Amino acid sequence: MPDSVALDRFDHALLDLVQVDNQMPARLLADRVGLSESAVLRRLRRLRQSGVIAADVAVVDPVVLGLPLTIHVLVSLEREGAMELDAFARRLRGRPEVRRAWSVTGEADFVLLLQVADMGAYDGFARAVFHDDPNVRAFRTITAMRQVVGAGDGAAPMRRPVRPVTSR
Amino acid sequence: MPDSVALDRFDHALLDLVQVDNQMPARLLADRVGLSESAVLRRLRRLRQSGVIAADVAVVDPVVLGLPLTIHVLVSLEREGAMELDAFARRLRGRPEVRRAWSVTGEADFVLLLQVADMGAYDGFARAVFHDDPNVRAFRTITAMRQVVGAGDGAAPMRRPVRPVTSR
DNA sequence: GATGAAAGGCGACGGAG
DNA sequence: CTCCGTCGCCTTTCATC
Repeated sequence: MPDSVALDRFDHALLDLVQVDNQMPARLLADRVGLSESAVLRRLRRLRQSGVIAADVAVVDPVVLGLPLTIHVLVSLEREGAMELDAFARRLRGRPEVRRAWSVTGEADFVLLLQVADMGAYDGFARAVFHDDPNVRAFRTITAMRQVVGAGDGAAPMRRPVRPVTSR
Repeated sequence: MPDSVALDRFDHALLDLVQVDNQMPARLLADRVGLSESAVLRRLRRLRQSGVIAADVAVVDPVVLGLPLTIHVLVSLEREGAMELDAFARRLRGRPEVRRAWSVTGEADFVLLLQVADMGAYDGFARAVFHDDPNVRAFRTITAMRQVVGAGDGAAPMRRPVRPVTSR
């Protein structure tokens, strides 16, 4: 683990490619960025060990899993002490609907990004997390119609349209 | 491309694992879910071809790239016709600061998720995209202090803290 | 249809020059 | 950085239920 990392244009080129498809063979990456296969492998290894590449993940389409509704929520708490913020954050982490959440400054205390099956599911979530929590002063719901930048949950392009799924 | 996809508990278990690390050998996956290596490989193949797994990507830590600031913006437009919405969406797609953006209903027309180096960078972005666009009626900035659910850009855990990077 | 075991081939990794 | 050898993993095929 080096103390600091320096990225040149080759590293940036590799990062651009591997952020779209991290299963591409090193041979192809080498051709695209103008390096040898060995060099590509070594650089990727360094990028992963140094933490520049924080993880390698499969991106699952929420729509296919039956969670087509994307909802943003701005949550304001009554008391904004460190303990209360932590407690709320912990509760969020226990809810599978919450894909991401940030503690924020400004008009709200938290920004939530949810992925749910339908409005009924969101209603149940709101009751459990917002209404039943006396420390939640207010929340504002923003329903997404379509994602216009980025795709799915990662920054990678979708592969093809797929019909919803039946879980058995 | 099958007309519909059915997922059983093995598929869900595989998805859970591969969403955290898609480079795990099939041998390990097989041990964890209780299947043979062959079965695991075949199932993953189907999940990818059917689009349930939409992509396989490397997650790059924005902080290491020198973009530690996460900012949400609620944007309201003057005229909300389809043409105006599309035009604005197209401009967003041209800006590297915009990690994700949604067209939404409710108090705003767009929700933006930005990743920038500092407030100066955001100021430049705001001038170019908001102030210089006569169709932007208002925008509200929400600065994230810390992400409390999810990690980085993907849903995967960070690997280790790393010092910022110098680009050369 | 599904699974699990074995043979083959491609790609990643390490060392030498 | 390139070349080469080894090893590990994915692919394919097969028998089986």
